Amino acid sequence: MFDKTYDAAAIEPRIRKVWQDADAFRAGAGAERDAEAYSIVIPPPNVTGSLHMGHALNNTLQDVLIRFERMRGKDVLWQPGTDHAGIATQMVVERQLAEAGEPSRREMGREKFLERVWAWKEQSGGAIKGQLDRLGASCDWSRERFTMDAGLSEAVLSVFVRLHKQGLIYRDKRLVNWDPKLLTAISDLEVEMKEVKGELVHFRYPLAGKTFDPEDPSTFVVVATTRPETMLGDTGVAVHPEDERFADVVGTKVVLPLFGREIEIVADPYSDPEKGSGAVKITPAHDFNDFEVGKRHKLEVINIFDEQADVRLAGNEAFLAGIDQDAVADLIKALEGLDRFAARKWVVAKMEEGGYIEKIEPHVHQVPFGDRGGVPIEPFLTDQWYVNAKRLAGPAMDAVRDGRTKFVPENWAKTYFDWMENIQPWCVSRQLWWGHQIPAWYGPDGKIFVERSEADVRRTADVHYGTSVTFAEREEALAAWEREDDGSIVLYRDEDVLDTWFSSALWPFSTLGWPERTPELRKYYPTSVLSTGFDIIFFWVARMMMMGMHFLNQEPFHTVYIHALVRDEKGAKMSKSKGNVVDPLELMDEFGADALRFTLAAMAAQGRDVKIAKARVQGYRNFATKLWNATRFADLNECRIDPNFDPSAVRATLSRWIMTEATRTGRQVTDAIEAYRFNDAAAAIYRFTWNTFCDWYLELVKPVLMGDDGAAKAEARVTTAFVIDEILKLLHPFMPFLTEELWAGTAERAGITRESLLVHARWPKAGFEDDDAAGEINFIVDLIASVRSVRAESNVPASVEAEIVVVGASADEEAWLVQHDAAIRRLARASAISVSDVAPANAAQAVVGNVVVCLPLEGIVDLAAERARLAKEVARLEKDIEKIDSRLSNPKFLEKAEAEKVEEQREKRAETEARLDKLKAAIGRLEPAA
RNA sequence: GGGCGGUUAGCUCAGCUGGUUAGAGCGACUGGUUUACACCCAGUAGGUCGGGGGUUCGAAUCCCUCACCGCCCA
Repeated sequence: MFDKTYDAAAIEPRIRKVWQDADAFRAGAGAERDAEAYSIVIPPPNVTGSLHMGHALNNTLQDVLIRFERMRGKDVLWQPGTDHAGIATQMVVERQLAEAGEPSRREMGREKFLERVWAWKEQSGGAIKGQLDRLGASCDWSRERFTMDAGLSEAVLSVFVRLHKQGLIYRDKRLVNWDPKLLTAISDLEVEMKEVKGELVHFRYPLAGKTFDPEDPSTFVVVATTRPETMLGDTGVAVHPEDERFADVVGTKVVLPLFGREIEIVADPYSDPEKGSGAVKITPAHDFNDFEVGKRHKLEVINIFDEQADVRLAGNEAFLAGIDQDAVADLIKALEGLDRFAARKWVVAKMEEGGYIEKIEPHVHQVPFGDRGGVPIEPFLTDQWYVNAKRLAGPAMDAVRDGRTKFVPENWAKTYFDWMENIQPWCVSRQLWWGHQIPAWYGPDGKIFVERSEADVRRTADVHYGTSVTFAEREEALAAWEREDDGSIVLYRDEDVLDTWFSSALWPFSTLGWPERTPELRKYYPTSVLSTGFDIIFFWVARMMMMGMHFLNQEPFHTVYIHALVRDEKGAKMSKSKGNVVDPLELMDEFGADALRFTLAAMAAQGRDVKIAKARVQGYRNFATKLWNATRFADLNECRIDPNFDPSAVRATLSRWIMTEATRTGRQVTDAIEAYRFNDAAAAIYRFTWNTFCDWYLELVKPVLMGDDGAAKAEARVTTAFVIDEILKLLHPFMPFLTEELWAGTAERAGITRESLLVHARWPKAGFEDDDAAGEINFIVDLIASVRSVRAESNVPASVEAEIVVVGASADEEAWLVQHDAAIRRLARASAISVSDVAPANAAQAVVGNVVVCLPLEGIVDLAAERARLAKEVARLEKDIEKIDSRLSNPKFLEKAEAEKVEEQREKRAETEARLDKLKAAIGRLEPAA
């Protein structure tokens, strides 16, 4: 027996266990023999992360695809796993250490610290898996991977070494985006530009050889800056080559106030004559643009900061060169160790004192922030490892250009190309400990060995040095080099790790066992679809494309489905700081996983953001209950599945109609999922289940089920059970728990054993269809709907059972009325239904197709309301006819429109006119208004 | 500054390649306890499809333009 309501909280865990015990999600489970492969790799969530709405959406859609294809008999793999999220995870553990008052990362050392991170990973790493499980994600958990697994780490080593040998990975000294809080380089993509209210400070730089006079502009050049403190590292002033105002001074020098360095005025097009004074200070060590200008003019590079972006001038050779050291002793004393912002204040104050500031304007500008550390990044000159992304991008772009990989929606391809065409070298080294340590070893002569292991390094290094090398930690090795111990050569390994996205880029093949040639790799690569958010196209999709093309010479997926961004009810991006985060776990608690999934799928229209509203989730929870109750009702009426049911043998029109509708719905759902139109698929199954099956079919079939025609009853029962089965299948990808439960429940009640769980049941194939059945049922449905509407609008009390007189019925229609007499009486609240040639007087009337339905309720029906209602419809129809006539009387329309469109209009006019005539006659039959 | 997207019922959204009476859910209003379901049933109201211009026999749909909103990139 079915309980009175569907209890998601109780049933979901049970179903989850059923799937688990059946090993239902294992790669290839439930597939047909020699089935085509269908695979998706999950976008790996952070190992210590927890499920947010974006995950919920993305994984619901993937699960819909996966369950759909699995039911279609394909050999399906949904490959799950997590990534190690280098910076984020390391930060979490460091914060924990700080909060617990334990030794810091550096105090405890690399090995100890990594033990702690692994411990944290073990402890919290399962959370997201459990949450995906909760959502019903049918991943093959037996194949779960982690980016720092042995196998995947092997892939990383292999890729790094091979790219290095191919010259596509190299070490370079360039300005990088440096995070002074996390003390690591980050890639361009990890930098977030934020609008900041700051100041534009206009400095006066005195011209060399002139006596500075704040009142005399000919004695100085004005430069504007948002970063006054960097003047300590200025090595030039740039003006535009065609800017005549500065033609005289190009090639001469200015003297930096406060410490007296002389720097040259150079002509460079970087300087924008429209902006500020037209002259711009150049600090090559602390600005990307300035660095380029400096290179062009061979300007010095003076770094004034340490890695924490605190001022370091004492002992700073580059800074001290060329200036009077005694004169700056006080300056150094005052500034040494100040952070960027304190130094800025100090410099501005001192410059002000000397009259070197022309003005200070409030200024809103874009400042680069590290997306993890949350502090402004500092361009910093360091040695880092780079991937030559430009070379790898070529084949990756070709794959999309040639259509071997398609973006859905396709306009995202443009975003992909825009970025790929302007791609910059990818900085892959990170000054972190948590991640894949870079397989590079340094020797005392500056030689760098890039190999997969110490053993491999030893082989080449021994030859290189002509002696047997040893390995040590960096400090030790450096000390050994210092000592210049004779004969023994000590190497140390690069301490840095790789960007997490480096390992993620290998995900579509590293998870399948690459670099081994595994059967899984052969079968499931290239994967079918990659589903992700647009914000990750650069970070991940593009890089997977590059690596996949380079190492397997085959694009990693045929389709990239870009889903929408999930926003809150008001359309704001969810963020913890705004406090508008909607927690999918809470929604699942309240409404069930199925309801959440259905909501997300129903709202996932392409090219739009998803705004999640609780009322929607609640509505779809109600939908789940609706189906539950419909099934329960069928059960109460002994509708039992018959495994030998033959749809083509069904005789009753009602049965033929509902099965036709089921077939059509199946086709709609199938087409929609194939086209990634999840909202359309969800809407189709929703509409069929609720509006067609529950509201009409079940109501119409009730008299049959409760009647005493045994044969008809038997057929209605088995048909009803069959259609419910079809609904369960079509709905399963969206609401897997509820449907699996009902699949089992209905089988049990029928005393049959299912061939398989629903998760492995075969997707409905195009089946029974009968166009003629629709005509009959639609007539009955229209008739009932009209009677209901007339009754309500004419203020017929609900308790009154009205007689129905149908005027102008054809022989067929008359037969239909008899056939469905019980249903009509029930649903239209009629006492009797008769057919007549003459309409009764003063009846409420409605036009249904070719017939007029009359409710002779003299004394009960409100004639005035009745007249008004009919008049309103007359007016509407007259307007329609007017519109059609204006088309049909337009010679251009007749001439240019397709013949069938014209014919369509003619038919419509005839229909409308016939209806109008009947309505007018109906009004005529009412007593004239008093 | 460059690019992308949005603006349709009170709210949240559909409406694909131009011809529909412009739809759904929620909300509102009216009525309902008829033997699955009040997480329900029946019915009703509510839209100059952001403004303007154009293409077309015909535009919510295609083009231009303006306004506002959002995102990405400089």
